Amino acid sequence: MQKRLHDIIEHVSGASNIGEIGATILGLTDVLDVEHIAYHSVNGGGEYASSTYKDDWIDCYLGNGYSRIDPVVQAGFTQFGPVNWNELDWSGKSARAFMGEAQSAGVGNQGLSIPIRGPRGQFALFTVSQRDSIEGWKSYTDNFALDLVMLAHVINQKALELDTVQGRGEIPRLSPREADALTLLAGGMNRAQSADYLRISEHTLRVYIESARFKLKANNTTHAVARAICLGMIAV
Amino acid sequence: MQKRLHDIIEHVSGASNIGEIGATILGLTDVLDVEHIAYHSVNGGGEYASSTYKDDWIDCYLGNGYSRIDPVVQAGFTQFGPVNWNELDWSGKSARAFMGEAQSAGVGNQGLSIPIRGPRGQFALFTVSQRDSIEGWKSYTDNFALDLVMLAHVINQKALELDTVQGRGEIPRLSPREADALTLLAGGMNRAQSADYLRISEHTLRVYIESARFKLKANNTTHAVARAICLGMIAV
DNA sequence: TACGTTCTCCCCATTTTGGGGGAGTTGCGC
DNA sequence: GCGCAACTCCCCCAAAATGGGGAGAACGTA
Repeated sequence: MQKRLHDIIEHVSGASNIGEIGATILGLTDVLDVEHIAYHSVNGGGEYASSTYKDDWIDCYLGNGYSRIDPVVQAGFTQFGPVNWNELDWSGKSARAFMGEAQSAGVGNQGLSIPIRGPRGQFALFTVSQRDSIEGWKSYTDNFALDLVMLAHVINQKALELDTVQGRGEIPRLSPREADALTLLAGGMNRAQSADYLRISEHTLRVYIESARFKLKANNTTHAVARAICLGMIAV
Repeated sequence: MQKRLHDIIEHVSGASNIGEIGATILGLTDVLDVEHIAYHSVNGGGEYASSTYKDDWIDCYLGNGYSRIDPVVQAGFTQFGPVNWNELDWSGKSARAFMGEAQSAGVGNQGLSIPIRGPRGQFALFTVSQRDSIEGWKSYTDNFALDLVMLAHVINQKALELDTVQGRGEIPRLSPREADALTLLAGGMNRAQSADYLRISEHTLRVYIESARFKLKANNTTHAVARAICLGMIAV
């Protein structure tokens, strides 16, 4: 697989639009020797998905907001490394029902989902799934987990690149003081405490908060802090 | 390098404490054929660093808060892929002064920094640097960028694993309504609007906000929203 | 040097949050 | 069936944040 993986990476890196990437992803089932592949990215309001699942299932999943109960998504959200489906807790009632529906829709019983995070709160899951035994799947994941991680990384890099090139630029830049102010507020201080901490008057602090709010097109402080965090402008 | 890379990955994966990883990282200069290596992770208050730089330089860097003006850090924060130092904008006065100091401290003039993001707002930079010509460095990065990405990924995964095993677990779980409330507030709505949107009374909404605040040990709404975002509990 | 951005200071009326306390229904797991 | 957690509703008042407007000094860049 090493050789073919390299070809795929070359191919993805050379893509010039998001559609090419999608097509490449869908064509990977042969190369990766799995039944299903899915790549799903959430990027501050924007969303992109491409998978070999049936449309029925996708509609059902989105329509019912299944990402809320999908243990795979939950796990991917909170862990760094790949999520092996059979290592998750499927004991909950809703989780079990969800898995049942997924099986009926043709989703494999075994799967590996790789969480990937980008700047500005971007989050993506690259998933391969298949009908397989626990042992068979274990040997597959043991062998290819690292390759899949790399592939997911490359795909996500290209997808982000094309996304930012095409779209919604205008990233505001906060001044140091503005960032300070939002950072302290995000840390739970109120205005008086923050001003005290920065050794400036509370009024001055307000000016920073207001200008930051303006730059971030935020309605209030909470909104500004949320956006600043998502845009990677302040470290909390 | 492929073979050796594999050995390193094995070695890192088998580490049982953070010190072993640090030692492994420092020992990588030979294998990766570079002068300096640094791994620096920020994880919600916690911080871990390990590098081959001189202590003087590290103290100077931290003491002066250089991460604020360091173009490498800035770039790493906002982009997904590796940051090649010589592709950055060094024209600013402070950036130029910073680079001058770094050079004097023995940091290489060429470098590649790989940003990595984990759950709960974790952010790390894995950097290799060296004194080299632009061409020489280009051929190095062209050849090994992907390997370095993978290595950074593996190191970070193990570091996070050991960190979470040893430390500060107790991850609160928000109820769906609590997450809804914080999500809307993070989106810029006030309590009245959010309650309206969720078709519940404003008072009910307050109950959710307060219980979320309690679970998150947050001082106020802004703090709760910031923490929820960093902990990956709400998607903004 | 001139321009722009950043940093710093201040009042007052209005809106939004926070604190405290109480209570009934529903749904899931054991 | 019991218990627990989540969901829903309500009042009053104190504290905090927001909006609107004005202005001078310091810094770095062009």
